[in-house]
Amino acid sequence: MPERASLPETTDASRRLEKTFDPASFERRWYALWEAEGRFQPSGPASSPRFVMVIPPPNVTGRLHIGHALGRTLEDVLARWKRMQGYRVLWVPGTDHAGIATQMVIERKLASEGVDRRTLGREAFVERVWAWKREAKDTIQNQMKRLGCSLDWTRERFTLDPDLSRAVRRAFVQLYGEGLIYRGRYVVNWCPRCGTAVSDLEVVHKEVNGKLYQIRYDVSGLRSGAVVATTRPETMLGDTALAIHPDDPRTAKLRGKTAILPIVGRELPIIEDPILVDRAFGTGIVKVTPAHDANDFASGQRHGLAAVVVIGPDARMTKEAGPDYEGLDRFEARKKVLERLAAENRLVATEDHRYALGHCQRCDTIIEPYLSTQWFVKIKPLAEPAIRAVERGDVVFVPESWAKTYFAWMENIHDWCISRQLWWGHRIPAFHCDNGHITVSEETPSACATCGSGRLEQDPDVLDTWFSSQLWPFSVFGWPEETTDLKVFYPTDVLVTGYDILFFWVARMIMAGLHFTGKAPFHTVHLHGLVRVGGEKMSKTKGNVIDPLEAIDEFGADAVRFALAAAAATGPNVSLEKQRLAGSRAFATKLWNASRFALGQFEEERPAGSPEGRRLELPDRWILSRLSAAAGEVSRKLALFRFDEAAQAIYSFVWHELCDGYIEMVKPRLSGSGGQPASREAARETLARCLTDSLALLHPFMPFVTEEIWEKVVGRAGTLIVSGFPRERPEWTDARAQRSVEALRALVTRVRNYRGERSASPTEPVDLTIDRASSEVETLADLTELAPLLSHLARLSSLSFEPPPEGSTRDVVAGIGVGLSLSRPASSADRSRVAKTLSELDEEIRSLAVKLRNPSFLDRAPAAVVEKTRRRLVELEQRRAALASAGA
RNA sequence: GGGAGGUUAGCUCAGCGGUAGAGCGCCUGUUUUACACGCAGGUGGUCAGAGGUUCGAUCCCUCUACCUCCCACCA
Repeated sequence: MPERASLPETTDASRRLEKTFDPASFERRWYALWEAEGRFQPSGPASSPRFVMVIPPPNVTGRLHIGHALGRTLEDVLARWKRMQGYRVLWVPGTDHAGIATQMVIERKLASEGVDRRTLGREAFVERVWAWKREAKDTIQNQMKRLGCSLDWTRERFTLDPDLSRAVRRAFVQLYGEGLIYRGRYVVNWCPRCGTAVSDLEVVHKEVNGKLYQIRYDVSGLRSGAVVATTRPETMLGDTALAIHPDDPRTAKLRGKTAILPIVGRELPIIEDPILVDRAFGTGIVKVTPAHDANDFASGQRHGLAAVVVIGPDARMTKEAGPDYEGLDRFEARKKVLERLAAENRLVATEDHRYALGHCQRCDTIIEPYLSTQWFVKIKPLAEPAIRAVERGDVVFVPESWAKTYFAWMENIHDWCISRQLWWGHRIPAFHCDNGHITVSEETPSACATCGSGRLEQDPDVLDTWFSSQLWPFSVFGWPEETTDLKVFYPTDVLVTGYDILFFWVARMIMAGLHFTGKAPFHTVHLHGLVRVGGEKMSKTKGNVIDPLEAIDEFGADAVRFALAAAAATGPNVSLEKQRLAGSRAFATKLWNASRFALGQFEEERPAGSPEGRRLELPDRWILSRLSAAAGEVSRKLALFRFDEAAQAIYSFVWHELCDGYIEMVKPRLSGSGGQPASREAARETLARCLTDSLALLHPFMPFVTEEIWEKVVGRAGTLIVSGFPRERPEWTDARAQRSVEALRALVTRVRNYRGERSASPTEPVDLTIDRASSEVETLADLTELAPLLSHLARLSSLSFEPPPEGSTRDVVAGIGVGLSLSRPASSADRSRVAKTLSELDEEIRSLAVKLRNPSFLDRAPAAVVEKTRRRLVELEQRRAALASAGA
């Protein structure tokens, strides 16, 4: 820790703080200063440990929401905490091009201008997106700056930057060469509105109320025909078989026969497929539509069935569906097919059926299983090492329970469809020649690698956004080049993100990191919850959206950060309400006012904040002991990612111990009237130390206000960010001072609530006696020393150390027998309050006595517990006796 | 259909084998010269229900009820 006393003053700032706390008046100034002085860049000797994080790059779709603010706050708390501890901290900023999401935003914008992207053309459209991106990036950057994020802006990256695009091509080419990327015709998830394939993860399953239709197909030589069940009758136009289970006696008579597809008239073989057919479901007969159902497609492959595409990429029926249906929307076609079936008396039954239907994550359109040629990543070989890395503990999840979710997904992972029929994104580095060959290459080839043809066209598709995101922890450092940054800063340390992108991003980064660099991209993943307001998801329709910038304007960035950190418990929800923000602002105000008070004491001469070597009094020793404990607590909790508990620890130290306790105790000493100059100096030094250490402990959470106050207290502008982080100090730990001062505080509280019990005003004189015989020698000695302070805080009219006089209210407080009295007799109301306390005591005494009479308890409970129970019983009995003697 | 998590003070949430906690709210008092975004005191909980393990359970186990979320190709 730097020696504050020896620091030269670099500014001539006034030592006063404005009377009103106005965060807006200094926040931007401090950010600009930190940035100008390069505080966000890694610095310090190369030998110091480093701490590296990459930001989860926000989408350039618009602006950040409060959930981003949560994640970035937690990261910044870590970054600032580590930086103050002397780490070389690097936190890399950047944004994600977010292919499908951003393209949608621009399409919507164009639509509002009455323009379709197709009329604009690919090149012009992409240019429009770039223009949007530049604006969105600035907005996002500003938001993070307002929040105070100590990101190294000199290293800002974007997933479509040339070097990151290069990394994408390298990754693709390498995987292709390894046989881990393949191209093929399969049934994929297709969004008819977006006009692209999407991955399994981008399909959101929702329960819908639908119908299950039973349709009778004619079967040659079988009068009864075959009844099949389907939720999607329109797809029957593309049926190319019926399937039965080989072991199902109900359908055995269909074996080897041929069915006739209603409406169309096509002959359908009846196949036996134990994988496709579940004997327990429906009629045991399944219509097989290889072009419009992934399972049917697989079955079709097994049995060599044709795939007839009857629904096109726009979700309208194709020519194959027949002239009656061609051009109809899939749902209109369904209606029409049902009418026709009903007319032909083939619709055997229609029943309500609830089932899960896939919807597009982006636009909520019902996803269509669609047969098309796409690119895929063969994922199992990548998943296996990633599973092992977590099993081995090379990557740790916090909270650890997420590992289970991770394993469950990874162990059942399916190949990843990575091609998207979009315009915004990384073009797939595959080139088709006019002979139908494919050349995969990082650079645009001049000739086909197979036939040498010079007529090549690049594949029109782009890659799934997450294909580039998965490379982020190393592509930002220049991979595949072996850059210095890559060597120095990779692998990173901690990744902080919401659990909602565990599969989309975190799992894929682990896979990619291991595969391409041989190292896990980080050793710890902290998954935080999602922000809820009043237990509800934020949504514009509910009107409970908290916009981070608005919140910062209203409460100050520090309050927003503190509230977020304090709310970040371990659960899946982070509950945030306006009142919490207000509470955090109140805390910042409290700190501000306490600092104003302290600075008022420092006017003539700035204390060095070095209480060491002074003759410290009990309250000084108490608060330093508490300060040390708080410092230890904050670091311990941060190390566990318990931001809420760390925030709580510093909050309660500053507010309830430093402000409510210590400052009130030392006011008389500081005012000059109440003490010797040496005593005053001890108090000033202690107060200065508590204040500066509190500022430092709080800085990761509230960087702006702490820096603002620090400048006034310490006299150096903008240096708190790089000052030391307070440590636990065993030499300050003082159990005796803690015991004695806490006894003092308990006595003060007892006197105050005695006034309440007796309906006395806060100024009504109270006499307090402390029974010498009741107390430990040490505490008694300390209380004797603290007597003037006790009288002052409790506003006693007299304090004496003797047995309580007749007629006083007796009690035992912190093990000390006391007598309390007012100059007037107790009323009956007063007495009934005592009676209530007595009956509560009796209750507890009885239960403890029962416990202590139980031989099993005495036998089996640990001796310490038994002893503790005994002591507790004695205490209660003393207290009861004391109260009863007065109540009588 | 699998899996995970939850049910603790009026609200939002911590705690998790040995006397129930915080913030906010509420009540009472209070312009004590840092702060009314304050100070002081107080009210408020059969820790979802039922069993079990234990000397002892809010905390561990089982079941039940209700709620959340994730995963899933049952036509």
